Amino acid sequence: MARVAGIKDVARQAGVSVGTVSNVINRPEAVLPETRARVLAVIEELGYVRSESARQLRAGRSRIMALLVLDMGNPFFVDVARGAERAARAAGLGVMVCNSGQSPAEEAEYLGLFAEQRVCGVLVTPADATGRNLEAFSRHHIPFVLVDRVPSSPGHCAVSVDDVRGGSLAVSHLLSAGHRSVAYVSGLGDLHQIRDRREGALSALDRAGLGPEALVEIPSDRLDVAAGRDAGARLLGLVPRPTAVFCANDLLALGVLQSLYAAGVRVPQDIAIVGYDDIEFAAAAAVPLTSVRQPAVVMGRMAAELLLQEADDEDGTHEHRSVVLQPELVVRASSTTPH
Amino acid sequence: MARVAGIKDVARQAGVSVGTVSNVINRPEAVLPETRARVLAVIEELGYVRSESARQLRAGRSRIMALLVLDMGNPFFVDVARGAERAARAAGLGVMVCNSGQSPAEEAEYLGLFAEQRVCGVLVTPADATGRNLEAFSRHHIPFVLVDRVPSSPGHCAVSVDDVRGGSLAVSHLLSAGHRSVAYVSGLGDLHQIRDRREGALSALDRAGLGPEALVEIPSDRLDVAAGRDAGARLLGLVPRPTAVFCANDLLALGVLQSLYAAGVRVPQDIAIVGYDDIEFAAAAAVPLTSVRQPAVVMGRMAAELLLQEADDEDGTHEHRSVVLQPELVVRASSTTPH
DNA sequence: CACCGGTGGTGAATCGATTCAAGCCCGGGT
DNA sequence: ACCCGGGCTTGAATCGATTCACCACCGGTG
Repeated sequence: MARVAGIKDVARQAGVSVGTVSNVINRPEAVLPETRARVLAVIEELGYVRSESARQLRAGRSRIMALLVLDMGNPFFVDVARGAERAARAAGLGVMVCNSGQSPAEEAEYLGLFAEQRVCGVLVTPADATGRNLEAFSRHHIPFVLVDRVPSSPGHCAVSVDDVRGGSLAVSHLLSAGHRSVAYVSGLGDLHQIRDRREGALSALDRAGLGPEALVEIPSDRLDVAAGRDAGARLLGLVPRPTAVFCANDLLALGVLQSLYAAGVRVPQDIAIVGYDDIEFAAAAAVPLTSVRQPAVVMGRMAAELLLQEADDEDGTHEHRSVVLQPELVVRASSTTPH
Repeated sequence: MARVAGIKDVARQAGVSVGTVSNVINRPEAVLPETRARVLAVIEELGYVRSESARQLRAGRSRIMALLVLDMGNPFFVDVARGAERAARAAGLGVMVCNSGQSPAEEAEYLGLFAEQRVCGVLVTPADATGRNLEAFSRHHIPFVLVDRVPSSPGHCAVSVDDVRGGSLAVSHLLSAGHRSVAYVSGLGDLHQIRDRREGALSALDRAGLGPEALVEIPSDRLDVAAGRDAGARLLGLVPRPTAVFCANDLLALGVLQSLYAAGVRVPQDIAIVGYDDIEFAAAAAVPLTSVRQPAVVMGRMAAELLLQEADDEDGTHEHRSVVLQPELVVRASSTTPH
């Protein structure tokens, strides 16, 4: 007994040709109702399921869209994925979600996998600031859209949030509360978002008449809660100690908050904190976290839609677009002096 | 110019047959070094990438493992995914992660997709308590492993955590702190985990000489932070008001905590809270959360390994196994009276 | 009656990689 | 001189669905 029924089995059993079975599935209106009913009955009986690989082979590409993010442990990216998945499924596509873990090597590996899979497109938040991975990937002629990143070259679409403005919003807010020295807890400098947020922070300082030395850098190699705890410990050791911290994302901010809390440092009285992303857990933190909100779901959705447009474009008339969304400051207890 | 180079193009360019090219890729040692070098050079030159769909078609199944969870917004499942992905990639497989959102209909749709994709196996946390979806799925002869669920029928492997014991741990802890009435915030009753945790809670009450009426049910249709906030509001309206809450997961607990906090109810003095899962954010909450820790990463890894064993099993000698892991209570401030 | 258009159905070619029986070449054994 | 075996390569068959040129049939028309 054949392990799994194929289209030929259905055709034989129903007394029609394979072409007709294919038509029943893909263009039902082109088949006489009674023939169609007979074929459908056999399909049901045999439990026939068409093989994606066979149709992919024929079509030349798969009906799967890849999403490569830095870290699914970050709820921000979960929201991006949600938005992308919704848009993709509306178009009948599946989404394959992968983590590069900020490692260019893993990113390269996954891009290779995507090329083998002949995915119909890739949504990617690059881990490799040099752009070499994507440069190499482009020879496969698979469309890709940058997520949360401005395009460095015009060869593709991108959806980003204005990170310079986000950094500026955060630091302006702290300055207007009277702080004159701000720590910046960030990842190592090769991520564009991190650099842009710093640039925004510096420009806010500049507008307030302060020089770059007013921004105290506390770099961290990862962007998660544990790294935030480390950063918090280092912050406590600084002399003089800044009175405010701006964190490159909420996970870091939660970690910093935890270690300050454990050391008996009061937030916001002793040190004010502002995070970035406004993940759901920011509001639920020990001290509700002031944060720069990013429209993550919208970003995922728009990225997927841009990708679909590019992928559907037969006649080469596609014009690459770069969408920039605006962030928004959400003020909570972690940065406002209780009155 | 052909849009993308195939094995035939490589063969022609290198002056060998397609079979040889295939050998260079899959059994390099069976090819003369100089031939191999020549072929590899052409592969590099043309940017050839083998087509996964073609090899899948031949092999009959793909090298992708599916993971279907209730909700990736829950960090618990992110950890499960991490564990599974690590094990899968070690075996050279990709993982496709999907959310059923606790909807049996979406679950069915995804299972259908997996069958079309001929995935090599499925890891699933069922959303459909009736088991009908998986029952229907089993006709495709694709192995699957239940995650976070005990097997109802012996036709498959499973990895679960002892939820009865988890519920018992949580409620015993509350009872030993002097509470005599405990609210149980849970999802609607069709999830097995939810039922088992309740059963454990009831058994703990029973051991303390209390009847089931001491457990006040606050059902909720979803299992996220927002649903927790709703549940918190309902909890506040209860007369008499329980002095302790056990939540079926940490997201609910965080939501409950938020709404109690907003209403000025002190935790743990007025109401004690115990959550479930011990996600990373539990420790970072407004009041650090007591929680029942589940070995999520281990569960994902073991599930993937069981699946690989079953999938690799040619000769039908595979024996289905059901692994049960033990949970652990992590006591924090949300349930301990400050002295 | 010959011709025409339209409808419903056929079956072979095709996609790209794998696999395997068969062939070739060369050195060594008899 | 002949045969054997092993190393290396070939080329055709195969997987399953799609696609398309082609055919059979039927009612209507000139």
